[in-house]
Amino acid sequence: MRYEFRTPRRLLSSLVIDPRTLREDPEAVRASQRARGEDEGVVDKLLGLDSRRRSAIAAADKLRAEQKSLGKLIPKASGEEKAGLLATAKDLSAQVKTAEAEQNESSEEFEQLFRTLPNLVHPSSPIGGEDDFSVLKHVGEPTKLGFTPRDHLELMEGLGAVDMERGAKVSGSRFYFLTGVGAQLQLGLLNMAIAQALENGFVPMITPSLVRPEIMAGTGFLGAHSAEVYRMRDDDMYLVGTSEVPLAGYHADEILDLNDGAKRYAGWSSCYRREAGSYGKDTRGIIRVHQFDKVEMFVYTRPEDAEAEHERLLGWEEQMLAKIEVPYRVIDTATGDLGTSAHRKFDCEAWIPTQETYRELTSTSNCTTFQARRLSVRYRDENGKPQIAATLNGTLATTRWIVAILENHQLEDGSVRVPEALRPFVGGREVLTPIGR
RNA sequence: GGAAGCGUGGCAGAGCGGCCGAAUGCACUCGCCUUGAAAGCGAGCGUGGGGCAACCCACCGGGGGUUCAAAUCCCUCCGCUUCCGCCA
Repeated sequence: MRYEFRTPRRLLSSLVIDPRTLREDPEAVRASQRARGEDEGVVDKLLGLDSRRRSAIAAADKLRAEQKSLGKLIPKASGEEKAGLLATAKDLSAQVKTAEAEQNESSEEFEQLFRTLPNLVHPSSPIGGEDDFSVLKHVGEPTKLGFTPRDHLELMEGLGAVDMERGAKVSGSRFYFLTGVGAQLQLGLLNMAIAQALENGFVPMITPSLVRPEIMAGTGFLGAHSAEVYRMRDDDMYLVGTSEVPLAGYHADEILDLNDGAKRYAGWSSCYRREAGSYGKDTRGIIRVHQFDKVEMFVYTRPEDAEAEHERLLGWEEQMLAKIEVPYRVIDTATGDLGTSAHRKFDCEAWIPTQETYRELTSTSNCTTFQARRLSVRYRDENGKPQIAATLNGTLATTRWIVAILENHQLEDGSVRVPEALRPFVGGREVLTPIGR
């Protein structure tokens, strides 16, 4: 199949499904906007634009129908009759042109504003900002080391696992080289994630890191957080911040067969983030960097199954966290801290001894139909009718996990015990010891 | 980077200004036939939007243009294929 994704018209028509819920239940959209701390005035504005758009389409349809039936008469007519018909047809043609211009303009205006609308929030999501999350549970007790812990950077440097200076020399701040056992640790961790994903029925994928603008926009990353994204100006492409993006685009503009259950993918990719606006935050080590690697779970499913799938994704993340034996808590992210595309989001945060706090290791979002609608991903229901699918994603492992592993399993002499489950993936090593010893 | 060609429904593949939302084959669904199946026969079978409905409108890679009228002609962008060059 020849495939060209750039199909604004189709995208537009797929968007038209959501306006229906907007019309039928504007109050729900207003409430969600309020919960997110977003402008709820857009709802009325959208309704106005929508009705203008709809009447413009109706008017154009009517004129086009007239034009069509008149056009059928022309080849049969002759002489004076034909001349007359041609004259009317010409006049009608001009009218159609005007009507179509109005249709396009009003549709575009509507679509543009509509695209800025974030996903509806889940009714149980706690209302508020970044700090207003609710803690769903704690697993394990904060690690008690009995000596003054070294932070992950100190540990890594001791182990010869990282080279920050040369990272900065080659690429600038927030770049690094994983060296020796650091590289080994990362590969082992990600391989362990892939192994688990395979066990759980996921299809492993290695995805493109550069994507087209439509794909980036379709996943919701060009909205409020577009400053976070690297853009290739000369080629009009974007570096992805997660394989969620190419995996969401993977089935763009397709009608999926979900009769045998959800489609589950585990994407392995490097992730790129500008970290604009985080100056001075987490400047030490590899907690917040411009490039890291990640294995991400991504699921296409029916909207009615999405919430249950979200729980499953959280379960798989916890299964993975158990393997590295670190204490963590699970939080339900507050409405103001959800991404544009998320309906609900759970984060797992691991205890970091030197920071004496929990830091995010995984994040799973239920995007419901938000991304699928923008990317036109559908499935057939029992009646064979295409419906918009739901998408979800969740982290299985990232470079940052190394921080939690090292800090929680460090020994007094700066060596680090390797969690048992990870050992087969790092050449059977049980303890990592500082170099030069 | 240069040259040529191509892009039509789930797939294959006709159509190359009006009778085309689009022949035909395969696949698929339903029915008949059969002890069952295959074969055969009959019917159906793209997507989006509007309407209670009959039905109407849009879509032949995207966008624009010519024309009363475009899958069909022109421009442009994207993608694919082949050849040459270049780099691995």
